[in-house]
Order: sequence, then structure tokens, then C-alpha cells
Amino acid sequence: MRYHKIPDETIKRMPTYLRGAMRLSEQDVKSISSKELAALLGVNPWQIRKDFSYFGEFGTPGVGYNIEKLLTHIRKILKLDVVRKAALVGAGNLGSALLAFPRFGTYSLEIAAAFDIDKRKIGKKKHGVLIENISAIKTLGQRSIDLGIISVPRGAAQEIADKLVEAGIRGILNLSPQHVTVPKNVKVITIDIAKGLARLPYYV
Amino acid sequence: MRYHKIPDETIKRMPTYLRGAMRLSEQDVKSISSKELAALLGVNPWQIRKDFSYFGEFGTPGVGYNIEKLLTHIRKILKLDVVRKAALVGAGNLGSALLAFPRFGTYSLEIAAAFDIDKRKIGKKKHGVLIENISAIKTLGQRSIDLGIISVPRGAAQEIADKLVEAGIRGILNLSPQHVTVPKNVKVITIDIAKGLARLPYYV
DNA sequence: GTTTGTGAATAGTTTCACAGCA
DNA sequence: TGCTGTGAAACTATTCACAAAC
Repeated sequence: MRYHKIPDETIKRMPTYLRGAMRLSEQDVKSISSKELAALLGVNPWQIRKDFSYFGEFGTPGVGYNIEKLLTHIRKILKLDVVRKAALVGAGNLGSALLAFPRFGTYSLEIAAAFDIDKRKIGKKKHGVLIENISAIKTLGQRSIDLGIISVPRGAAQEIADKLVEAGIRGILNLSPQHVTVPKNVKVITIDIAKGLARLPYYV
Repeated sequence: MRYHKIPDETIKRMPTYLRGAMRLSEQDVKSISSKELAALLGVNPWQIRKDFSYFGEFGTPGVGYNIEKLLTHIRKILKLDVVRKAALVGAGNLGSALLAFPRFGTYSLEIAAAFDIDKRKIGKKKHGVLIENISAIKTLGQRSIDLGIISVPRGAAQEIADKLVEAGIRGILNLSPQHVTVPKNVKVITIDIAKGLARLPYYV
């Protein structure tokens, strides 16, 4: 394909394709057609082909996509070809659940630091990660951690976002139901679980 | 506005507007302009006006939107004007975190039942909700619970979805990283937290 | 003067259909 | 024959600009 801006929707689907490729790799599958991969992931075959085509040709007509090649490509595209370290802020119920998440490893992601305001938690380990004082966020710059996860109550979200930005964080996963304002060189992705559930009755 | 199909993207934004209106109501604000509401929520004013316009005229030119009217309208649109009961399946780390979630109440949502496969958890209460045996899912139909939340490991997701559908559940929030197939009269919304984080390095 | 509601213009995304390659 | 890659068409959503309402 010539030159094209890559649709954001395509980027949103790439982790799904990565996960699919990982699964197939574990099962020692060597290659797969867009049709089979589509069935596995619950999407359309032409959508997969179009998405992949934005990044150049990596399939073989008549055969399909080589799994190992797919893995390498997608990891490079998503910049997940090296382990990415993230800092978790807020080790409450949701935060603790994230520390125990086995899924991050699939994407070469690692929660390398955790922070909380609660003195009873600070200094203790949760799922192998030491809980540090919020004030230590400023040391993140020297620890090659450039992603942040906000799982604090709504009222504290903006303040934490500011601290993370100041510490040199470049991407934030915001799990609070609060819009946070950041400089435009920092990317924020907000996921509000309650909002997902709130949308369901409409369709029922 | 004449007749128009409502964009799904509009529906996705409605819970955000509802949350904003709730906050303003608590602060005893009586009315707000699209511009002010937009600033509060981090969206565009014309987007808000367009979204609202799909449901008829509920603003006053020169003044703005009446908060109480807004609340009533959005709740009715999202069918959140009555309390909606949901069943949680999987009371592990993430599931337990959801049981403690204060946010669901904001949207008139209530986790009214919880199920797990682990015998040590069954019969005990977590955050006020009794953990029942997975086999009791079939009783949901008689308990006026028509929403389900799946927070079980990937491998069990489809099986749980099937059980929920069989019990008469109409909407499912799937928090596992697994595509689930359901009859087309059932709506599934999948939220994969790890996928959100996995997308961040791309933008960094 | 201020702010809504909305047709029209623009932008973005998905789907199709098929040429071209293995 | 089977499957990819991709322009073009169809569809969906966002942004604009301004008439009408307060």
C-alpha cells in the first residue's frame, strides 16, 4: 500500500491480533488465513486484511499469514518488542487486582512500581511489588518507567496525572471516571468499567 | 430533529453526560451550557449538542440545559430510570474489586448476585454479597437479574456466557480477553484492561 | 447578547469486489 | 484454486456555520 494515515480504530484492534497470534504460537500453529483468524477473534476477514495492509505486505497469497512473522511485526508496530514498564498509582481494590493480572505479560508489559497514599500499605509488598509513598513518583524518570496507571478515587485523578507527567511519564491508563488534562505530548486512555455496564440496559 | 438513527458513538458518550449531570446536581447547579459541560467532561460543545439533539430538544436557547431535566432524560434513554441488577461471575481479584465499586450506584446499577467455582469462597460474603455456586446461575431468571459480568479466566468465559444466556440474561459485560459468541438478542460489551495499556507505547 | 438545534460539509471507517500472486 | 492486498464505494461520525429561540 502507498502512503496512508493509519486509522486509530486499526491501532485499537492490533492488541487483539497480537493476542490471537500469541495463542496460535503456543499451539504451534505455523500459519493462518485471515478467514480463520477472523473466526477465532470474532471479527471480519477483510477487516484483518485491511488493517494489516496499512503496515505493508506480510501475508502470502494462497497461504495466509506466518504466525512468527505476525508476532514480530505487530510487536514492533505497537512498540511492544521490548518490555514496557508501568507505574501503578492507587493500590486499592482495583489496583491490587491489576498487580495480580497475569495478562500484562502477554503484551510485554510489567508493573514495575506501585504507589499509594495509605501509610499502612506503604513499605509492604503486594503480589511481589513494593508499595511506595506517592511522593516517590518523582523518581520514576530515573527508573526507565514511562507508563502510568491511575486507579485512585475520582477526586485525586488530576493531581496524580500531574505528578506522573512531571515525572516524565509519556502514556497514562486512566481507570478513574474522571477526565484528566495533560500536555499534548502525553497520551491518556481512559477506561471506565462502570460506564460499560451502564450502557448495557439500552440494548436490552 | 426529524427521524434519525442514533449513532452508537452517541450512546457510548451518554453515560459520561449522565455522570457530569449527577456531579452538577450534587453541587446544586441548576443549569449549564454545552460549552461549560464540554469543558468539565473534556469533549466538544457541538458534539454534546448534536448528541442531545438526537433525542429531541431539551435545552433552552440562550440559557442552556436544565440539570434535573437532563438527568431524567438521559436515565430514561439509557433505561437507567429503574435500578438494574447484575450478576457477577468470578469473584477473584478483579471480581472482588467490582463488588467494592462505589461507582455502579451512580448509574442505578447493583451487583445483586455473585458466583464462583471455588468451594472456599462459596457461602461466604464479600462486600455484602453472598458468593454462590456457579450451578446456581440458572436461578437468575426468577430473580429479575438480567445483566451479567464475566470476570473469570479466559478459558471459562464462553462456558459462563452460555450459562448466563440460558438463564435469560440479556446483556453481558465481558472483562475477559476472550471473544464470546452469543445469540443476537443478547448484547456483549467486552472491556480488556490489558489491551488499553498495550496500546499506549504506540503513541509514546 | 447568548446559546441551542441542525442541515450541510468534511473526515474517518468499513465493506466490497476483484486483480494479482503462490 | 485459494488467499492476499487494495482502490473504490458505501456507510458512519464529526465538525462547522448559522438561523431561530430566549
